[in-house]
Amino acid sequence: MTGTVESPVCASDGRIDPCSLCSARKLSVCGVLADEGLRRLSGISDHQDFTPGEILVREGDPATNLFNITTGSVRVYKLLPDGRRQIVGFLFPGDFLGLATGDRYAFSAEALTSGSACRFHKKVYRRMLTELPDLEAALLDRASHELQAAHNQMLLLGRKTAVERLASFLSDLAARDRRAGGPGRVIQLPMTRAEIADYLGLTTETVSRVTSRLKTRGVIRLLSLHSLSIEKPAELAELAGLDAGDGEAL
Amino acid sequence: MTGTVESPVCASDGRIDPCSLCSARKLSVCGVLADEGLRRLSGISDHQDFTPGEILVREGDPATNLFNITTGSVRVYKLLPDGRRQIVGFLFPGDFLGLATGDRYAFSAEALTSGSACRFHKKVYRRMLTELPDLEAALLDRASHELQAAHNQMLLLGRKTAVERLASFLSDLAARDRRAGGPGRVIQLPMTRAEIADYLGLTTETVSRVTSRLKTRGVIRLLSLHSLSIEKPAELAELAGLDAGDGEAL
DNA sequence: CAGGATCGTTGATCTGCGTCAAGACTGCCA
DNA sequence: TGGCAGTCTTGACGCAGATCAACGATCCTG
Repeated sequence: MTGTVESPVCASDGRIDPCSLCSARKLSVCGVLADEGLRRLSGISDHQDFTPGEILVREGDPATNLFNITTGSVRVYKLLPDGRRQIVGFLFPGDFLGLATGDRYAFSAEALTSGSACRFHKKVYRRMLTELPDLEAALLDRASHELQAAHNQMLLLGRKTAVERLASFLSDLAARDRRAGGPGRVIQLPMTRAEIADYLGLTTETVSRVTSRLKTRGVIRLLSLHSLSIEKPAELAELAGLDAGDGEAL
Repeated sequence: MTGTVESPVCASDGRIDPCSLCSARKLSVCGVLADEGLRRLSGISDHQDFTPGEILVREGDPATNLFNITTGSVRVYKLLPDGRRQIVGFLFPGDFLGLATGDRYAFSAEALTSGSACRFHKKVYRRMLTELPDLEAALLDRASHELQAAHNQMLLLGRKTAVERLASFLSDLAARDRRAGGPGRVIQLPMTRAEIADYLGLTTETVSRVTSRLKTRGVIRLLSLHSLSIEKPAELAELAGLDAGDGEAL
């Protein structure tokens, strides 16, 4: 799941381009670049390792960096003054962090697990974009898909019941696993119940109760606290409340 | 609010470029284009007028068109099989419709008021993008801001109370009016209570009750069913639950 | 300008999920 | 290997907002 950790150093010199070894490349926007572009991109990138809980981005700080997650996972969230938290997304290898920024970050990002990322200076990256139109196009594509995912999440948060929310979440994780080449049967949950709750607009207790209910119904089977197997994918999809063209648009 | 309706015909021939007369141009992505680019863009565009309730886009249909709203307003929404609806956004002059699409539309769009739009064939538009890098960059910018708005809406739907939701909504409309050059005091509500409810993840009854409460508190004053004046902007902002860098990032 | 349809408001009641509370499990460090 | 802190589960209860219901306001259309 964490992939072959090939230490994608992304340094600028040396004959061997580190990006060419990066296990996240084919999942990431960089995937569209040929050798030349890749070399130029790695020339302006920095490598950053992170450990669980480490803060990559803090809401309100000047938005100086952009990241490409190469290994591990990250939570992206927004806070209300009184501490209520909404997780707007979980990031996995190949995901881009920093798309939706003005001058300051409008969200925080913290490492969920240990992992690593390619870090870019925003200004330099933007300048590079004008020189690599393929990359810009890929980024626009990525942004469009994220926007679509955000719309789905609005539907979930605004109109779905607790069971539908959790079923949708698990189905999405399964779909993601399938897209990454896995079987989409066994799901890893690197996040805590509280984080799932803050992503789905629920409380830990409700997430726990609904999980139990799905388990009792035989729809899922818990392998450990942080991994489960989907026993009845069709029933799960049914519970998620799709039908209306909600499937996996590219 | 509906602006000077200058019938921005966007036809391809004739010496006068219709886009140069378009009242929505400076609010739209087209705004970044100089004469030459604007002429090329208008060459591939079509004009479409619409009347209230008219469907511009239907969820699940092949995604063939893109739109630029020039006058009037539009609701964009997703449905669950049983009819529950989540409105993911309201569009006004200058807004772009069709960013988040795969092969098929993942949302429906219906006219709220009468108005008009520039319509593009998606394939042709995408090809044009590669030739107009400024436009592509502007579109990426637009997508980023929409994504940010979507994140704010997730926070609203997942974690805010009914009062906070309505206060946020009204504050947003005021901010939009200010951005469009208005005073941001008097708000037009071209949508029904049911639509506000479906946008905020509430019911009509709750929207109505909360509106009454805000009115009683003297925070707002209803001018008519579809326009109101914000009497205490600061208190409204307070109720909306900002503080944490939620302000108007460009 | 009459009348029906739609939309909005307000009240009474219900309920899904939140809140509070108490154990049980897991994993980490000594 | 044992103990403790954090995480998870389960139960009892409460409440914000949904649902159900009735009525008033507004807007078309002829």
